[in-house]
Amino acid sequence: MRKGEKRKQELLTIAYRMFITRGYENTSVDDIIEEAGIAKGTYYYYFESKEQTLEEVIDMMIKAETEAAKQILSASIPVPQKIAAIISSFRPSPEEQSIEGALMQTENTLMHDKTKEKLYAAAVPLLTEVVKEGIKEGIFSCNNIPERVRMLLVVSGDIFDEGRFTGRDVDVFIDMTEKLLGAEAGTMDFVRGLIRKQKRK
Amino acid sequence: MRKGEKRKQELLTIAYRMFITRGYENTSVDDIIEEAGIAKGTYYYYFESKEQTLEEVIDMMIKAETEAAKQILSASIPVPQKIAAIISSFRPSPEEQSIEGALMQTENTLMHDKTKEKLYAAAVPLLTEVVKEGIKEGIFSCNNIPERVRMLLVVSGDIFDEGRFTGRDVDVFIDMTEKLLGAEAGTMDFVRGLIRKQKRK
DNA sequence: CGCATTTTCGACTGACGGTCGAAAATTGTC
DNA sequence: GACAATTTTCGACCGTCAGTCGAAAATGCG
Repeated sequence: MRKGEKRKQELLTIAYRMFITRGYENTSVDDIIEEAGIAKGTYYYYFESKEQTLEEVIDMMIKAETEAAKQILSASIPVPQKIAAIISSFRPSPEEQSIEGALMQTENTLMHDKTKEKLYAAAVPLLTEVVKEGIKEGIFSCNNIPERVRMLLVVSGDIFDEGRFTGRDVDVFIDMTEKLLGAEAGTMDFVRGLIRKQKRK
Repeated sequence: MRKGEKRKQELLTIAYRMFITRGYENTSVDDIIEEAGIAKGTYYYYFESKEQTLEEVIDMMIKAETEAAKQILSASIPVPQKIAAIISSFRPSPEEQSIEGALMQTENTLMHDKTKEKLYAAAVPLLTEVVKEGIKEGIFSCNNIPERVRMLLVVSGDIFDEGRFTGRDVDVFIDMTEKLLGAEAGTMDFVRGLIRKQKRK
């Protein structure tokens, strides 16, 4: 029983690493079991299917990201910075972007898609809380917060994932964020700086 | 040569129908050739791969949708209505939603994803033109139009595709559209009516 | 008709996700 | 320590699927 849990963790770790470096579609179950040094049957003793493995890998990732985001939530930094930090804590980390970004785009759609809904489910409540905080402070003013926050996440996903974006995209995103949340123009300007920093890396 | 083109069209039509009713992943090349009554080799005489077939099927769809959208562009209706109509002309038609929407969500990710970029490429220029028209008329006021228009499409895709949305989503979407384009509050209110009509069907 | 080109055929391949019955290791019990 | 029950591991095997290939049939052309 103890041993079983360890094995499963080991398999999840291997699968995680392979999925994000080579992509889900490009990783075969045979690849995973070879790396782990086990037989096919053992793998299927722990997982119902390859897809279920993906599901658990994603849950793992989201859980870690949510952990990080919760830290930010309770940190003592200005609300607008919290928003930016939480959103970016749910973005794929550099290692998760894989070596060949272009390859991933087509070959890893399923992983992306499955990640999205789970990410929204985790991130929307946290961001909603922050926005409420901002409303209490008087820097935001809006209703239907979860819906607004989700739209922010959807757009930021489109823009920032896979690196594809221009300065104009950032400008519009900032503008949109301010207006969606009912903030004063300029409230989110600092984001521009964050992004340049991120790109340098 | 003539015959070849006809065959290819026939295969594309069959593939299109099967992809949207059963999903891309759930349609095997064998399914397609059986339906068409041809041999495997014949199929691969016309297509490099199954994925290339998907690509061409999507191009077909987008082309038809673009055609419809262009009609709207040159129609004599108010600019806000044009925007709504063009966006909705690029939405998956009822038949394209397949019988079992839930199934599609997981099983048809690749098709969805490939459609997205092509859809943006086709729709953004058209919508940009309409927004410019609106600016000339003085009902809109904004810069970076293509970026703004893309965000509108991204959000509307998240909200309206697959049916998942509430009245609050629509409210926020309307609010966001007006603010993104710099329109007066209420300019887009009529959208609420359109959606109810759509839902009834 | 004879020759070249286009189109069609279907057996075959290799990869892959998944199954299964049985062996090996582990654990608990007296 | 013996022994049975349970957990874990094994790997041969299966069905499906995308894609290949060489050869045959159909078509076009002088």
